Amino acid sequence: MVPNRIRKTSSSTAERILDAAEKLFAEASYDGVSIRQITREAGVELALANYHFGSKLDLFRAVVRRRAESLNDQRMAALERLSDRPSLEELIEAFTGPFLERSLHGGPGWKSYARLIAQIANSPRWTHELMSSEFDDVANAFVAGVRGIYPHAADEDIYWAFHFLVGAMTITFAETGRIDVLSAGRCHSTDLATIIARMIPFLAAGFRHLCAPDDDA
Amino acid sequence: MVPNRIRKTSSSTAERILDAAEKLFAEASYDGVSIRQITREAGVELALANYHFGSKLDLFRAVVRRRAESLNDQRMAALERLSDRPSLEELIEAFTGPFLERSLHGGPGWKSYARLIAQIANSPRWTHELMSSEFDDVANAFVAGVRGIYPHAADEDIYWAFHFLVGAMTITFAETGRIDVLSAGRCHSTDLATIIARMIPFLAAGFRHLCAPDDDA
DNA sequence: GTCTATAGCTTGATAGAC
DNA sequence: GTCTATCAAGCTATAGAC
Repeated sequence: MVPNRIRKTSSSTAERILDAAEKLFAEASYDGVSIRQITREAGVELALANYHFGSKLDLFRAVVRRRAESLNDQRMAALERLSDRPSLEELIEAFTGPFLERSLHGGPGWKSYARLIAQIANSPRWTHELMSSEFDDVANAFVAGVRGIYPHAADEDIYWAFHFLVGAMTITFAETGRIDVLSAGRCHSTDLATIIARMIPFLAAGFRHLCAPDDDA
Repeated sequence: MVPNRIRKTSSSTAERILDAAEKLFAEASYDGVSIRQITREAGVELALANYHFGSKLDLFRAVVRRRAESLNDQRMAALERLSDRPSLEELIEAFTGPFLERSLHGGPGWKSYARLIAQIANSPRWTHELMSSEFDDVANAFVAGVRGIYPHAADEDIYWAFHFLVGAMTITFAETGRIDVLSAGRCHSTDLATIIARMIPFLAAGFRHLCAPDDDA
């Protein structure tokens, strides 16, 4: 006889709502999706969204927060696992790799999540409420890592280099397909693995040029 | 006696609607703004939005297209004005400078426009319809310039480097204020001039590392 | 925890007078 | 070109039966 908590064959109602909300919010952002669409996509009744999550805004917050903790735990662990004197490439890899890994192999939920984060990272409306509150701890750990490599770099140079990294990373996770069109099909937005293989050296070179007084290190 | 066309003291109704729509769309994106909010902000009657621009979607397209032509004309001219053998820095400056210049000194309309472009560039929903159709010509001219500097670089390397550039540029124009918080007030998202002074060398170093087989050029 | 029913409001769009 | 008035549809949120 199976125990109680795995008697259900599919996921719980709350998880079904989160999954549907995540998918639809990633496609059309907060105001482009109604609770009706979400519950229809989830196959549950309209009232259940409010019962489980309260207001629409609270549901949106819940979607963002659901995956943030486990993702950031892994990123923090990767940053802490680095050697005393890591290379810039290792540092950037630790910061961006776990996100990539999940977008690539974590299933459609993680892919939607990455797209959603890409949009809120470029929207003043959500940056303070959701980006900063959920992702600034890892960001500070990364900045501290850069500081460890370049003890004499100016604060501003490190922060702005980090800002460019976030821009390159988020537009990559957005998978807009623009480069596919621009390159006449030679590049593919969904081919994250080969993109990151170029992104890390590209960004490392930028950090080096901005944060290292000479071109050593 | 003044001629007819400058008899009006303020801008036309259509322009007032475009200005209001641009400002509000930049703050809350397409679905976060109603036609009622736009016409209220513009100080005109609700029905006039539909009279002048048709559907809400057509108004949104009109907002994006209004400034695209003059902006891209200037960017194309800057790219064509370059010498036979421009540096990467000159090339990136020609591509990004006119946008920066208008966001900095073109008035609040251009600032809103830059924020709006930043959001649609990271949204799969609008990329094909609005980004590609309006901005791919300049993008192709820039890519051709990089090709001129690195004749033997792989297509993919150039396109992905360009993709990272667009990500860094758009998140900069978004002015989300995240780095302000992260740096505890040492950096300011609105200080575009000093950001670009760092962005161009940062990106040039990335292009060099990715597109130049050795580290010369 | 789930369902039905509905209140109360806002939305995009238009018809018709001026 | 502008204004008033309005329609049909969709929206969030909740109350109350089961």
